Amino acid sequence: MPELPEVEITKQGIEPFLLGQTIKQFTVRNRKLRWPIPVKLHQTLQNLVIQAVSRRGKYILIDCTVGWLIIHLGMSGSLRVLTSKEETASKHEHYDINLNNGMTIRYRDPRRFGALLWTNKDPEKHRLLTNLGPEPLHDVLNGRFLYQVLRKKSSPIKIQIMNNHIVTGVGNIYANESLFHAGIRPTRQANRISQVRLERLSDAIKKTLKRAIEVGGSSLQDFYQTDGTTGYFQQEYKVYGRTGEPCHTCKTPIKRVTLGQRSSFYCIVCQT
DNA sequence: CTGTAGACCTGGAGGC
DNA sequence: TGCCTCCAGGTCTACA
Repeated sequence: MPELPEVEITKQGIEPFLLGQTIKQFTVRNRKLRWPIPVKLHQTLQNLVIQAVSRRGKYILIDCTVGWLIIHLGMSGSLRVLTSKEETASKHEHYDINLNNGMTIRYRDPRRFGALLWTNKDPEKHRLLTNLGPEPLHDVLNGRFLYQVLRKKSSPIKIQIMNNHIVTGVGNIYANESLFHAGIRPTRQANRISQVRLERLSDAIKKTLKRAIEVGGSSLQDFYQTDGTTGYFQQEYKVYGRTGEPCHTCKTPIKRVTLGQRSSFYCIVCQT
């Protein structure tokens, strides 16, 4: 589920319910996520006031005054808002954060690749966040930046833009879609692409991510008491998952290849 | 440093 | 129905 737009929409969806609230209770039903949820976290969080909610890459950061919760949704995680904690948790709903406004933030994650961590220090300094590349929606990501950072990278461009240390938050769907919009083959060696084309790529990344956030954001009113899935899924992809189907531009069947153990899709005519 | 494969998990889809 | 294989929106870690 979560690529950057989904994470941003989740962040926006939970933020208004969290700001200024005190954590009344934290309940764990299964602490075995990617890393175990700290055993004493329920004690740590007791009575803490939430000051801010932010996002860095695909991490959601919750400022709890004396420290931060770091949330990652992994492959299948989602957060939703309940009006009370009375609703029975299902098999894959692993933790609840109960607030003094009566609301509960509940985490669901069937595959348990997600994470919930606690840090006392600046979360940007946390080992998982400190080496992240720039935010894709910031001006730092542009053709010049990509050209510089990819100079010595001979592996495929798609692998590079999915590398969080190069640029953070570009997942498999948006890597494929952005490369289509930029007319670049996912297999092309990263250091063999001109700065002009990399400029097109950075523009395409920003455009596709922004569009997805807009589409998802338009159904934000449904976030409350839903599972957080939004209109973003319904958008039509140009190449992702369209193996053998005609390219929307030239009708050539979309090709599928595997790069870095991930499915990659492109048009052999429109992308060079 | 660079690049690649494996690891962590569950569930859905499709073939036989 | 049941069993098997493959696939899935992520990314850290180990190793060549």
